[in-house]
Amino acid sequence: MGRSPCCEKAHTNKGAWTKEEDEKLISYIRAHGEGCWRSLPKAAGLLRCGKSCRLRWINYLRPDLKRGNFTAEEDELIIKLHGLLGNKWSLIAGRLPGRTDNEIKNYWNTHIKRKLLSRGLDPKTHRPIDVDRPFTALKQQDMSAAQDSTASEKYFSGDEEGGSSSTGRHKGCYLDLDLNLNLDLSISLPCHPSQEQSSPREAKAQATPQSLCCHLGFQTGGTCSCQNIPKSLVLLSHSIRPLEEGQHIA
DNA sequence: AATCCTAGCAACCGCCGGATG
DNA sequence: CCATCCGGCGGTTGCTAGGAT
Repeated sequence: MGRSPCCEKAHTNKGAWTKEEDEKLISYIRAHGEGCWRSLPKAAGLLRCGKSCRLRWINYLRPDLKRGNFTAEEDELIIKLHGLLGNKWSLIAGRLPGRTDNEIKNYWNTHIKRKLLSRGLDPKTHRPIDVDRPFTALKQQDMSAAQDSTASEKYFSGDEEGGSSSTGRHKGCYLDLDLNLNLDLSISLPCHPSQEQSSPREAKAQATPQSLCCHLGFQTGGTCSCQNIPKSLVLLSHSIRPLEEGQHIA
C-alpha cells in the first residue's frame, strides 16, 4: 500500500529559507499558533513541506531560542546528559532551555566529540579509549578517586590542549547527577537471552522499574535497592521532563 | 589571486510510534 | 485488530564561510 508522501514534492520549495518565507511562517504561527503542520504551508501561503515548516520554526524561528555560543556549563551538561541518555538529542535539548535538538546534535558532532577524544574518551561510550586498560580494572582503581568530592569536577575539566588522553589521567567514567551513576548504562530495555521478546511492544511491557534501574547503572544497594525506585527515575525512563525556565541540574 | 580543504550549520530524508477511525 | 495519518526524532547531506597553501 505504501505511505502517502507528506507533501506534494513537485510543488514545494527546498533548500534555504528566504526572509519572505520566514515572515509568512512567523506571522501565521503568531496568528494561529502551532499545530497541524501538514496543512499549515497551504494556509500560510508557503510552498513548503509541513515538516520543513516545523523544522524551520523549531530550530530557527521560535522566539524563545537562545542563540549564540554554548557556555562551559552547557558543555558539561550536554556531556553528562549524553552519557546518561545517549543520542537522545530531543531529551537533552529538553534540559537546555532555548536550545534545540538539532543545535545540540550539531554542536556535539563538531565540538564535544573532539573535546572528549582529546581527553582520551570515546564519545559514544564515554569510556577511556585506551584498550590496554580495561574498564573494569579502571573502575575499581578509580572508585576511590571518584569518592573525592572533586573527582567528577576533575573528570570533566580536562583542558583542551592538555594532552589529557594519556593513561592514568582519567578519573573514571562516573557521572555526578546527584546520584551515583556510572556510565556503564543504557536506556535500552532489558534483554534477557533466555526470554527474548518477539516484539518491541512485548519488550516494553516487560520493562519493570527494577530492570530499568539496573540498566540505568545504579549501584546495587545505596541509591538503587531495586525495590524503591525514585519516582523521578521511573519518569525518566518514559520521558525526561523539560526544565522550567531558569531551572537547572545541580 | 586562485584553489583547495575543513569546520560549522541549516535543512532534508527516512523511519518510528502514538493517535485515530 | 488493523490500516492510515501525522508529528517527531536521529542520521546524514550539502552549502557556505573562512583559513591554509
